[in-house]
Parts: sequence; structure tokens; C-alpha cells
Amino acid sequence: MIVKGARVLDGSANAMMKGKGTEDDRPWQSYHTVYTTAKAGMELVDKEKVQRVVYEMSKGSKYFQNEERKEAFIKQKIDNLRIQCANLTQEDLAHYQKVADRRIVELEASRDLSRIWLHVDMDAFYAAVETLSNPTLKGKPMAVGSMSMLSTANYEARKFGVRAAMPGFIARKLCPELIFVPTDFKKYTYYSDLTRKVFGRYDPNFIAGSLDEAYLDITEVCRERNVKSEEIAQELRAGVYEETGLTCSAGVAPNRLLAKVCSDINKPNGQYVLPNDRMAVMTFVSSLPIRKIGGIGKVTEHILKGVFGINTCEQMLEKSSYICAFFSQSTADFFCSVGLGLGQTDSPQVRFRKSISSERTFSATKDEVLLHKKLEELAEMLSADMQKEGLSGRTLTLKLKTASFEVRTRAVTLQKYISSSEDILKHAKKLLQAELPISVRLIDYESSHLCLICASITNIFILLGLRVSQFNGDKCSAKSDPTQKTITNFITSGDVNRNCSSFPDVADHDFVSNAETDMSIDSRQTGQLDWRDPFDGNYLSDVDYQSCTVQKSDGVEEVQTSSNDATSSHYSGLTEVLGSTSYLGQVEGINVKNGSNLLEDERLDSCCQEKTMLWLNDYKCSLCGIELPPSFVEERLEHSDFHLAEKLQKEESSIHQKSVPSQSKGQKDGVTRQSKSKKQKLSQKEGSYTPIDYFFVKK
DNA sequence: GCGGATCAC
DNA sequence: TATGGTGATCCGC
Repeated sequence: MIVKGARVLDGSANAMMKGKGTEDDRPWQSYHTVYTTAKAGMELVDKEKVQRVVYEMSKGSKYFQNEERKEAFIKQKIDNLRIQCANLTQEDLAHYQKVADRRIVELEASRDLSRIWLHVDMDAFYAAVETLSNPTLKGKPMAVGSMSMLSTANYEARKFGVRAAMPGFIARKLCPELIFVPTDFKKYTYYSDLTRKVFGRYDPNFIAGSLDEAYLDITEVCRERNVKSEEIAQELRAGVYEETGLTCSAGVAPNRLLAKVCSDINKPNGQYVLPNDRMAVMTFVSSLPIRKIGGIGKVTEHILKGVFGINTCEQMLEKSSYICAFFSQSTADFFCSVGLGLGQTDSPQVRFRKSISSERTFSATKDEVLLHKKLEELAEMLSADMQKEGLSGRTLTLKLKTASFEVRTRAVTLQKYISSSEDILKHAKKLLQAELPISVRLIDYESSHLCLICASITNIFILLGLRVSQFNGDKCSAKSDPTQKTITNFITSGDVNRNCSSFPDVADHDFVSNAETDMSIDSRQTGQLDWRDPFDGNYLSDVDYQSCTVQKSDGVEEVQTSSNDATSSHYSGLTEVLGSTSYLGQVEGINVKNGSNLLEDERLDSCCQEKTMLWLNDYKCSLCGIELPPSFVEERLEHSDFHLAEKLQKEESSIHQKSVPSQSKGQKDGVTRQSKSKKQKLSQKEGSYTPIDYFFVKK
């Protein structure tokens, strides 16, 4: 079980090398979509071709750029982790190996092989239902969804690489004869109810994950009728087919996590039984790719593979010392339990929903009137949904997505519980207002230096969303919350809603959150690593890279930069200020009347003590003479932004010359550029710095 | 308590 | 032309 650091690095180095030499010739290979992930019915797909088509259809788009940006962050995370990995001493490794071994023994002790779980999953459910109601679709490639997004595709379509979560216009490129059918949830709910009647025969307390899948504890049925689980699965699937005319697949295993994996093995219209035997489980898990495990998605897979060379569940155990060294206890426990083939086996209790939300995507706009109208509609939809369920809550969260696919959330927690559309809208408006174009923010009055410039220029949005949480009647104390699980509970018990169709079952990968543990203390004693904070090193660059985005063609999205006097102590103060600044947007901003730009401008003036731009005769810019009538409100705002930014740029560069001597290298592109932000560790002696000029040079 | 990220369906 | 909506959880402030 002892692993040499060098081996890990070699493994990941090899993994990195694979795609590299061909990247220039075949750029699509470096675009990691989720679409090519192996799915049932797609074994024979020409993955290279699909990858190429997806790439060709996507490249250059805002969506694509955002994906590239995200991938760059992950890559950097991986690089950072690999470096930290290499810096682990033999003593560190020996220590973490001990920690890991102890934990694995504890987890093993919690193994429960007494229950038999069955996971049933309808085959291409929506597509199958549509084919039932329109048999002419049979045998033809078909997908349910729109040109923007597909919910599912039938098996004929999957042969072309078409699959759920793929945009329709790409699917059509892959399969020109693809038939599109719009979603019809009433129909799916009707058939879902029929399947659930069948499920109820085998476990009246079955757990409905979504419309098309469920977990059943068939321990009692097997015992009472003295039949094998395999027969129950056969019978259940036959029953479903009889009642609905739809096929499904089933997986049987000692716990829910494995049952879910098993139901995928012989899809469609098949089943797989994993016996309640430890050896059988360990063998099964040994070669199982980690991505098959619920809770391990694209990013986690990428990181585990790239940093530690982990591909299979078995390797989770082989690399357990590294896992314990770099991940939080709850995460490490989850990963190790995956390596042991452990999962939840309990009969969960009822769980209540914790939030309710409504969101809509629309064509890009920065029109405040339009945005407010959308917000109003959302508030009404949300309020209606809440009243249907008799809910009221005190935390309201606004979600925004910019035209560059950057997602932001802004929340406020109120004194009283709200549920009416008027109340929701009132507070939502304040949250939104604080996000609408604010010309310039200038921070750090204490320092004589101009410390931070945060110029937020025109924002273009493509999505608004509202969410209410902290419901009236919720237990708010985390300590007394019975749903808070210890790790032992995590493995041996659980609390998933039963028969509650509106909730996905996410309990299989619930993590535990224990603030203080043996492990955390141990790791601190080593003084080498913060085991709870593996990714922190680049979280920063994440933030900074985003803020470095400048889009000239569609208007500038957002510009942020910072300068400093290059002492870490000062950074501390600066980051504090920055933190409170973004907070300002939601707290102070709410209390500020419309036209909070005034406030910002006043600050700027008091700080810079320079002349402010005026509209001469309410018509002409006093600084450059450009003519803009008063009715051009937005254009005027943008124009004043421009002058403010220009002014700050001058100020900035003069300060920069005086007090910021050092520059970081490697600023060829946005990915490698770094500057300080509130989430960065302050331990680094020297911070990178991006001159504000960068943002304003003409391209 | 807030905000970003990840994940599942 | 064009890449969703709902809900949950975790982590680090």
C-alpha cells in the first residue's frame, strides 16, 4: 500500500504526454466535453469524429471560451497539486499512510453486507415514452429536447454520438436525419407513476431518484419469498414492461452506490447482480473506473487522474496516503470508501427540500427595463411555486449569467420570512440593482496609494434566477440537525427522502463536515500542508483570470486589477478591503437609492481630487467634446466609465512607477497571469501584478 | 451567512 | 441563431 512519490508523478506525467504531441494537429482532442463520456449504447461510436464535430461547432463561441477558461484553471490546479505532491517528504508520506490505513480499517469495519439494494433505471425514458405515443418514431434516430438542449436521445441516435445534455444544433450536425421531439413532462410523469406502482410491490418505501429511476431495498422480498435477487430483478422489469410497454435496466448490489453502477452495466433492457460478498465487491471495484461512481464527475476525475494517476477505484486505496494528505477528511473518506466498494445501505427517512428556485435563460441583454421585467416574471413564478407547497423563506439568492457564461450569485438573508411575489421582487430588485453597471469603485482610503481599482463596465446578461432558502420551520441549528452525519453514519446509514419524486438522491455522496479531527490536527503538526485546502493555490488565478477578461467587440464585460506596495502585510489589508467591497454590492447597495453611481463618483472624486466629467449644456462631454443627448442614458454611463477608467489609469501608472518595482514574468496570456485577490494565500512573498494599462490598450 | 464550484438528472 | 432548469453539497472565507 505504500506508494512512492516518484511513481505517482511518473504516472501522471505519462498521462499528460499522451494527448500532447497531436494537440496542434488535432485541436479538438484538447476540448474535453462531457458528451464523449461512455454512455450506454455508444460503444461503437466514432469518438474521434464526434469530438471533432463538437469542437468545430463550438469553437470561438462564448460558451467554448468559457469552457476553455475553466479547463485552464483545472489544469493549473493539477499542476500545483503535482508540485505539492513532489514536495512531500518520506516522513510526510509515512505519516499520511498511517492516517490512511487507520481510516481504511475503520471504514472496513463499517461494511454492511446484510442488505440487498436494487437500482432500476428506465431506458432512454423520455424518448421511449414519446415513441410509445408515436410509434412511427420507432427505429429512427430521435431526441427529446430543443435545438439548444437535448434531454435524451434514443439508441438509434446514440449510434451517431447524439446524447443527453448535448445542444440540438450539434446533434443535428452529427445526425442530419435526427428527429426532434419537444419535452412533455405530463406524459413522462404519467408513465413514471405507472412504473412506481410496480416498484411499490417490492419495496413500499422505495426511493424515487427522478422520474426514471429508483432504489429499492429488496432484502425483505427476497427473504419472504425465498427467491434470489436476480429473479426479483427479472420479475420487476417484466412487470414494468407489462404496465407501461417500456423497458428498464436494473442493478443489484449490497449498497445503493454499487447498485447504481450495476444498473448501467447491461443497459438497455438488462440487469447485473453483484452478490453480497466482500471478495466479489472488491474484485468488482478493482477495475471500475472512478468516473462510474456517482459523485465523481468530469473535474474530479480529471484531478484524480492528472495528479495521482488514479483511474480505478482500487487505485483510490493504493494512493490513499496522497488522498489523505491533500483532501478534506470527508472527501478522503468518500474516496477511500469508493475504493472499498462501500455505500449507503440504510433505510433513509424523509427529507425536506431546502431550497426552491426559478431561473430562465434569454437572449443577451443589458437593458435594465427588460431585466427588471424578467425579474418580475421570475418572482411571480417562484412565489406561485412556493405557495403551492406552503413555503416561505428568509434567504433570497439572485443568480446571474453574463454573456460570457460567467455565473454570479448574490444573496441576502432577511429578518422575516417571505413568499409573496411582491416581497420577493422587492428584495430581488435591490440585489439586481447592485449588479447593474457601476462605473468605478475605488478602495483603500487609508493608504495614500491608489490600491485597488475595480472598474465594472457594462454587463450583458443571458440568465436571471431567483432562489429562496432557509424556510420557515427549518431546523437552523447545524449541531442539532439530525441529518448531519458522522462518517460512520455516512457509510452505515443515511437519510434520503423516500418516495419523494421531486428530489434527486444525492445521499450516496454526502460528505461529512467535521471541523476538528485527528487528521486535521495531525496535518497541521507537520507544518507542510493544509490538507483541507488542496486547491487553494490556484483558486486565485481563477478569480484573477476571470477579472482579466476584456471583450472589445461586445463591450467590456468587466475589468479588475489591483496594485500594491508589494508587502504581504499590506496585502492582508487589501484583501480585506476587497472582500468587503464585493459585499458592498449586496449590502450597502441595497440601501442606496437608484443611481448609486453618484455615490461611487463621490468616492472617486474625494480620493483622486480631480476634475469630474460634466455634460456641458446637458449635451457635450466636458473632457472630450463628444456629443451625447441626455436620453442616451446607458451610453453616457459607459462614456463616463471610460473617462474614469482613463483617469485611474494615469493615476495608477504614476503610482506604479513609484512604488511597485517588481513584475512577474510569464504574462504572455491570461491564463498564466496572476494578481492578488481575496482568496489567495498570503504566504507568498511576492505577488504578480498586472498593470492597468493592459486593460485599456487598443487592440 | 455568502459565493463559487461541482454534481446529478 | 444556438450550450437548460432544479436542487443539493462542499469549501473557504
